[in-house]
This record gives sequence, C-alpha cells and structure tokens, in this order.
Amino acid sequence: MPFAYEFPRPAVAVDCVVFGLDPEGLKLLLIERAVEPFKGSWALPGGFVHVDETLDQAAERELIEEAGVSISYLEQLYTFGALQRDPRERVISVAYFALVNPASYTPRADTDASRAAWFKESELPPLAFDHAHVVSVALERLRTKVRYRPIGFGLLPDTFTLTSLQTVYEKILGRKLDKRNFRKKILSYGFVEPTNVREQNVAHRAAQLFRFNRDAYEGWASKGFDFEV
Amino acid sequence: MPFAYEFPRPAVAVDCVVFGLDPEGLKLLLIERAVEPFKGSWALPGGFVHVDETLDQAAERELIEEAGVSISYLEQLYTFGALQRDPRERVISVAYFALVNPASYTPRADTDASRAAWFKESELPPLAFDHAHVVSVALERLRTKVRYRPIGFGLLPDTFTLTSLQTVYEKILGRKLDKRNFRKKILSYGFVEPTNVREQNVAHRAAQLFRFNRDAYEGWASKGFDFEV
DNA sequence: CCAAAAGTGTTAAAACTACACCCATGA
DNA sequence: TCATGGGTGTAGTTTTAACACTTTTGG
Repeated sequence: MPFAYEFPRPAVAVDCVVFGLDPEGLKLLLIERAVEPFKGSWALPGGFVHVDETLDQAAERELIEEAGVSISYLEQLYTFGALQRDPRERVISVAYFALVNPASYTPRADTDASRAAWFKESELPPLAFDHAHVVSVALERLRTKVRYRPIGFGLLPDTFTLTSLQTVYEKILGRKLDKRNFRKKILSYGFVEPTNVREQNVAHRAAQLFRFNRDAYEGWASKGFDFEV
Repeated sequence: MPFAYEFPRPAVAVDCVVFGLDPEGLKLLLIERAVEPFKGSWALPGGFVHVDETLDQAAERELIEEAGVSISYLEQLYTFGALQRDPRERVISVAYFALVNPASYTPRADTDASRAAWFKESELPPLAFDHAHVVSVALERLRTKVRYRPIGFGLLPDTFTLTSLQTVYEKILGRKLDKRNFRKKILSYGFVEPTNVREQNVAHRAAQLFRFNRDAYEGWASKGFDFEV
C-alpha cells in the first residue's frame, strides 16, 4: 500500500450512460460485470479515475476499454456521492452522458473482461450500484436537453433524412410530431443543410439527405437565438 | 500518514458559488484565503470532502464554517477535474451553486480563519485556483436556469413585491422587462400568491406582498407545464 | 402638492397547431 | 400497379410584444 495520505480519501470513479438509437427505439449500453461486487450484474461502463488523467479522459478511456464504442457526444452529467453507493468503500462517481451514432453502434465483441450489450430504455435489467438512479437522471437530462440543444444529431449518421431526425425526437420525447411543422421549424434555423445526395435502394421515393452544420449552429446560437424542437 | 491505498487517489473538494442580490445588483460571496496556496487571494468558499459525508453535506458544512451564511437554494453545478487546478496535488472539485436571500445575506464577521465578503458580479477580484472559470460556469447556469425554473425566489425574502421579483430577473438577465407583461405572466402561473399584507413605510403607494407557493408549483410542473420568464 | 412607485388593458404581430393530398420509387 | 414513405401550404388560434396613464402614499 504505497500511497498514503494524512486523511482518508474517497475513491473517484466515472460511469457513462451511453445512448444509441436503432429501429427498435432508444437503447442503453450496459456491461456485464466480470468481478465482484455485483459480479454477473449489468452495470454502466465505467471505472476508477487515474490520478494523471482528467475526468473526461477517464470517461473516454473506459468507453473504449470496456465497451469498444466510439462516441459522438459526451458531456458530464452529475456527480453521485452517497455514502453507501458502493459496498466496498466510499466511492464518488462522476457520471457522464454519451451518444453514439449508428456507425459506432456495434460494441466490441465479448472479451474475458466484459460483455457489452444494448438494452431498450424501457426494458433494462436490474443494475449494479446506484446505476438505475444514474440512468434515470440521464434520461431526464436527455429529454430536457434534446428540446433546446441540437444533440439529437449525435444519434444519427453524418447525413440523414428529415424523417429519421423526426424519429429521433419522437423516440426520445415519446410522442408523435407533425411532419410538416417539424420540417418547417428545423429548416427555418438554417443549420440543417441539404446535401445534394438522396437515399439509395429504398422501396419508395428516395429522400433528400441533410447534414448538421455545427459552425452555422454556433454562429446562430451565439447571437442569442434558441434552438427548440 | 495512516491512510494508505493501493493506487494514488486524487483529493476531492467542494467549492460553492454563492449568489446574493442587493440594491447594487448581483453579488458573489468570496473568502480571503488565510493559508497557502494563494494565501491572501480571494476564493470560493469550499474545502475537502470528508470520507463520511455526502457531497451536499460537505457543501453545506463549508458554507457554514467558512462563510456563516445560510442558504435558500443549493444545487450541484459541475465537477472540475483538470490536472493542475491545484498546485499542491491532484484535486477534483465538485462545484455547487447556491442562492441566499437578504435575511441571510450578512456573512459571519471576520475570524482568524477567513474573511468573507460580497463582490459585484461584474467587479470580481482575481481569484485563486480555477475559480474564475467555476464562476463563469455558475453565471451561465444561473442565467440559463432562472428562465425556466423558479429559482429567482431564492434571492428574495419569503414575501416580496412583484417589482422586486422583476428586478431579480432584470439583474440576472441584464435587460429590462415590461412591467405589465411580466406581472401578467407570473400571475397566470398561479403559484405566486398574494398575501394580504402590503409594504410598510415606503414613500409611495405601498405594494402588495406576494409569496412563492412551492407546493402549487410542484403540482403544476408535474403536469408538464413549463415555467418561463 | 409633489415625488415615487403601484397598478392596470388593448392591439398588432408572430408563432403555433391542425390538417390531407399528390409524388417518386422499387417490388 | 401497388405499397411505401417523401414532400408540400393554409387557416384558425394562441402567444407574445409594445405601449401610457391613473392611483396611492409619505414627505
């Protein structure tokens, strides 16, 4: 035990709530724990923060190591500090909120260390630690934030149809939106731009593909305009 | 050094950004540091988290110990984890965001340990550590959140006039609001209720005093309505 | 009676909501 | 030629924004 301090210290971990979207709906990425405590339970990907890495770096590292997914959006969610949230000892967990797009959707194949899988948001298994609580905070953040920040694009490929964008919002918000009103509003902002490419190989009229222009959004938002779905 | 661990651990601190309002405008509560590092500099009230207290408890304890103020609103802000934010060693800081109302405005008199004082938000002295950055995150949160959550009341006494409430919003948002529109909107929500008491000893027509009914707000908000100034 | 802030309605513009049909494509 | 989703406009309603005068009170 070579690392000694004058006062006892909590351990610091990061845990990541990773959202993805597939034809079935909104999904969460979970890891099956290979070690105690909660061995065999499903849990959020995460682990202890190294003393020489930032919190963001720790979150990214754990996502790569444990889940093998790459992330299109990452933000800090909340820091959970209840005394008994880990049965071993005091662990403070900085939770992150992440979105992956379909191209990065496939988690790394099972390894000795961990098994990763996607679960429907409405059909989660029992979770280790206080992770069910962390997930509920993340879902609330997703549903709140998606309405006034353009993060929905993080769940889509680089180019997408307006209908697929609308579906993102419908799955997250849990209600139907009006197609004409949705398109009018999104296009009125000016940062969702048509490419001149259309869908391929669809059994119906091929839709225009669009792209989210982040620079255009930043400029527009910095003038004090508000995005709202 | 009796507390030893297998791997090195960061220290964990809390720091509190405390907002108050007086006739001069929006103020922040700062502490003059009595010890190194940054001895003599102004800093946010805060300190290390004890291993047997939650993060919220640590924030409240530090506010009482260091500043002697009592708080009307407290929420976690963000966790700062840059590697060099403390020159001594790796310290992760969980920042809190707090509001005090005028009755709790007077910080404890100077002590050997610390000196507390209010500073205008626009005229802050140089701050220790990364506290200037923490303050800027807190100000952004205040300005964003005040528009869609009824936290402005945390800066007022239990009963207040509508004009003083409007002033809260004007000071925070930095722009004038229309008196008639403001009053119509606030009263339409139904959770800002008239008391049957009026101001006393004012050199003009005495205004009706109102009260924020938290239960009424909760019920209303749980039906999916949105507060917005 | 003066100064100072309280209190109160209307109108025009903008934003939002609801709603239905024709079009292009591949099977 | 059929099934499937793509794409488009308008009208009624609601919400917001702009705006000025009378009232009450204490000094």
